[in-house]
Amino acid sequence: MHSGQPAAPYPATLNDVAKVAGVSLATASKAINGRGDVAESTRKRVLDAAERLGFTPNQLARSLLAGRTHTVGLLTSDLEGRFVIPILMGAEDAFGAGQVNVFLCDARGDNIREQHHLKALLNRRVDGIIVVGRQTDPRPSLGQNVPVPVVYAYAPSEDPADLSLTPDNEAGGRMLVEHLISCGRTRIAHITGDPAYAAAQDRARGVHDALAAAGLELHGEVMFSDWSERWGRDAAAMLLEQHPEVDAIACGSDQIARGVLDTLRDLGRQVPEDVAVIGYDNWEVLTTNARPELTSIDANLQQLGREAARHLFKVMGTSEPRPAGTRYLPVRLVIRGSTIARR
Amino acid sequence: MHSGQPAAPYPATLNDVAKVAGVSLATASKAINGRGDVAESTRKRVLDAAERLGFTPNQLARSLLAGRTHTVGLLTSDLEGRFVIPILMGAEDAFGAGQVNVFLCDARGDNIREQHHLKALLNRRVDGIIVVGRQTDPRPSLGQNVPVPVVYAYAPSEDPADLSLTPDNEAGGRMLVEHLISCGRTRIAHITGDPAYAAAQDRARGVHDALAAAGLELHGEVMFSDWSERWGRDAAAMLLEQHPEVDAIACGSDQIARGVLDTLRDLGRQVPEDVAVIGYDNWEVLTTNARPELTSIDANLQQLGREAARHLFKVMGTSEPRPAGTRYLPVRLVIRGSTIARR
DNA sequence: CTGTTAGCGCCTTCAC
DNA sequence: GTGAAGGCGCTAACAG
Repeated sequence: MHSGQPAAPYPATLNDVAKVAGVSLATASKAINGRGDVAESTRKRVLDAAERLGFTPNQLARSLLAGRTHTVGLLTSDLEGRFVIPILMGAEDAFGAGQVNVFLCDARGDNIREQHHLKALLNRRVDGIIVVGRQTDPRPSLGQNVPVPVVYAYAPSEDPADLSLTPDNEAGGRMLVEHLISCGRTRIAHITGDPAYAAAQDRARGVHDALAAAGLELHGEVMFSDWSERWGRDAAAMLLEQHPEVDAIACGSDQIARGVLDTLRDLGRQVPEDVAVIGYDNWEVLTTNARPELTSIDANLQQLGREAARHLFKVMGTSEPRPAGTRYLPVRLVIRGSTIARR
Repeated sequence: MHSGQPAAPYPATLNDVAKVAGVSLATASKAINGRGDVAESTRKRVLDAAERLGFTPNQLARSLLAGRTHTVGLLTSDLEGRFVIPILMGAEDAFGAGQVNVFLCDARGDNIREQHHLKALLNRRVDGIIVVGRQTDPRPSLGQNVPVPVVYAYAPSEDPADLSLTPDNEAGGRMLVEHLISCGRTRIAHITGDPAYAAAQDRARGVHDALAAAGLELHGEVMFSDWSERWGRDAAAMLLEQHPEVDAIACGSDQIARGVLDTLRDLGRQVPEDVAVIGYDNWEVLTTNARPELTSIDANLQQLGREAARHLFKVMGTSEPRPAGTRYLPVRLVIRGSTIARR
């Protein structure tokens, strides 16, 4: 099946508008952009003509002239990663409000492809770039001679001369324990994911610090393996065998926490009465469907994306010195039934 | 903390290169683009100069001249939707290979915002647009006087003059049942999501058709409610009370299936021995961590995104009549332990 | 108030 | 083989 006609061509140019309105190009431009002094009557004539011809200014031409495109590149290492999407949303949202459009580039974890995309973005004269990584481990910098400002989101740059925004995982780890303590728990264990991830290490450090601050000790060692539900199930079984006394389990992710909940249920332990469980990431699909619903830490990723966009927006086009260094953004506790029983 | 210097300026123009190489602008252009007849010696001189100056052609200028930007818009109704992301990935991937860059626009379900973004994309002179919806229900067309080709992905356009690509949910529904039958099951029930979704209705129709074709009948009515794990748990409990004889449950989503699995486990029914369970969407986080792992239907969304990109690519810039109508893309069965016991 | 002129950076005829 | 000139669509000085 075929539709008869190919789409209409792109609409008229400013020249056409000027001719129809019977004025010069420059006057038409001024009239449309509300600039300069133009008689009200001629302005109306121009606007009418533009309306009639369906005129829309060609941004390419504008950008070429102005040297600014109101365009940014979003260079991600991996779109699959669950953490990238909210950041993307936040950034797109913040930019959209400022009439800035976003080029999306997915390097899929490949360095060559990243370089390739970077070049393409620069050839298109983007005004700035956000680099979004999939882990919080520091990543190589794009370098200091990129001709536009760059902000690193989630995965910070290894180079302190760059500006990076990343969630404060250590604070998140502390928050896990502080909340459990405030729920009256004292015999706390920690099951988390892949020890090769900075996120796992940082959260574990936070857990230790908060325990130490309260004069407590972790029950058992930190249990590292991977970020899966399956590991959560297995780890919980091992833990309860060796440390049946635990009254709270701080998990490194919501997936792990889901597995932990399953095992506790299998073993007949009541949550939260016998054992409180807390997850991390606040992945709603997992947390709100768990039995009971899962308390968790939210990294405010959408907010992080928005912040990154705002920072970029502020320095784009200016030549002032740019802020540098890694900023650790606050995370947030979301309390549900797995730590505090519903009445 | 501040980094000392603002980034380097954008690199040299072709003019600079020409000057350094001691040739005219035109010659430099030819040399760099491998066009026209240029002496080997001068070509080398030009390329050296370009290299030295870090010259990269300004795509804006090129696009302005050529009337084509090698740029497309990806207009999504909702980035949160889990189905949009794989499509996005597929499209970005396919375009990336063709040197086309993607503008990402999220209308967040708002019509006004969609119009706004559409206008912005056209002002930037994109060569084409992909509209990605979050449900398979038909959506309003952007209209026939958009000056560039448009392809609708996932959510088809209401207007048959548009080209739409959407997964074949009816075939998916049939596939659910056919697989269960091939596993020797005959007493089949169907628990699915929100009846307001075309996806729920289409899959249910497929389920009915396949049962009828095999001379079987559904056990109980189709159970509609919402797409949650919680509903899966509740529905399964109701179902087993009224129809304890069922030996297979076809679910409308993986979330629902997860809930069903939970209830079966609570009631002491063995999966797949007593009751086989099959999900829909093949959301790996859910399917591969289920106990047992969940058989499911995969809609090949990444492939769908790639197809959409390819179609657009083919007609972009040409004026030939464009294909129209809604195409239903094949889905795929992924077998795991919830329908066939592991040996 | 309005129109003319000069580009933004690049590519493509056309003469030489 | 090379260069000069025109123009893609628009805006920012300037004159008139």
